[in-house]
Amino acid sequence: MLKMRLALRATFESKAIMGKNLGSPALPGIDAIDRELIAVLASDGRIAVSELAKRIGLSAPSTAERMRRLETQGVIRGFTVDIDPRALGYTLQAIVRVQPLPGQLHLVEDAIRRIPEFVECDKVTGDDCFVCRLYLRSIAHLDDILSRVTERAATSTAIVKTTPIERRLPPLA
Amino acid sequence: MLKMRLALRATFESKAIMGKNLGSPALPGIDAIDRELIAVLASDGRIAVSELAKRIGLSAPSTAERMRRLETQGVIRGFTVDIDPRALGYTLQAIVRVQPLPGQLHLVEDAIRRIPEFVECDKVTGDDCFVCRLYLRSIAHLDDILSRVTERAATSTAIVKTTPIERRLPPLA
DNA sequence: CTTGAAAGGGGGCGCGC
DNA sequence: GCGCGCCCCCTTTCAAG
Repeated sequence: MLKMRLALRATFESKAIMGKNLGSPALPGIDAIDRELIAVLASDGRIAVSELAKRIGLSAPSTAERMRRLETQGVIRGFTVDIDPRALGYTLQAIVRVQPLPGQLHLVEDAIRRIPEFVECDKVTGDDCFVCRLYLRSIAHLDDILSRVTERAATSTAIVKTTPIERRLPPLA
Repeated sequence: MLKMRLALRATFESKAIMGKNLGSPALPGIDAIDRELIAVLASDGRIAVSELAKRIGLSAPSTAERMRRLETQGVIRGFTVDIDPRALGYTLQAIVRVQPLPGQLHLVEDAIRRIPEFVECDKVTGDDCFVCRLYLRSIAHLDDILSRVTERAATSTAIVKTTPIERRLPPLA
């Protein structure tokens, strides 16, 4: 078993050497076992440590210590539940790009933060200063929420029809 | 304790009646206690059932049964871990809007699904058919990934500078 | 990193209320 | 919906290799 682990680790590291160099492969201190651990936790965040240990081929104490280390390092920021927004009455999702009017940037950002229907917001380069995701109950609800920012910003709204990719982990290699 | 619960529930329900009617408030079968339970699990997805029970003022068996019911109903879709992408070497995030060329829509969607750096993707109304989030190691990496879709689609890219709102729950009321 | 043992706590189940 | 008792498993900590 020990041999298998070492072989697997070697495989992972050698992959990082292959291909184009497109930037730092991963933070030092995150090894192949850590990445396996993260992948398992991503698919089942409530898995028991003992079960997790079996999946990644380690003992339970070592697994628990790795989890603690990843949490204190800030690699693991927390654990959460994935909720279907429709179950909460949010039958509509919109992606809204927000361009604050001159001098209104900070006020717009504060307003967005305070409106809980904005469930995601990134400040980006380019003309569209903010790109946001909204959870909404209806078109009327969308109109109501947007009216709170249109005094200070131009918005352009796209209604979500389907979601081909739900938030997922990037490659861990 | 029972009285307190009932009072709290009354508070929640009355809130739903106030204000404009902007659509269905929530799926039937999701009550105020369920919403509290969801809020706690959202902030700590690995909390012990016994501890969760204390927080929402129920007994452990009742709490466990609610969790099971919410999972089988599909309200709770799963549990996961929140990982800092920088810890995995992804020091760059981009929001990319993708407009497939005529006749290329399905091929573009398939291509996006297969590229794991696309960690989020929504198909939306309007000219920008897809709005996607990418995790990247460098600008060179961004260029490399985008070159895989630019044969079949026009793209417009915005680099994420900051994230004012990390994915959060909408109002549960 | 491993195994093994011991102590404490939590989870699941079934009961009666 | 609650509380109780039961049993098992899990977690944690320690030792020693």
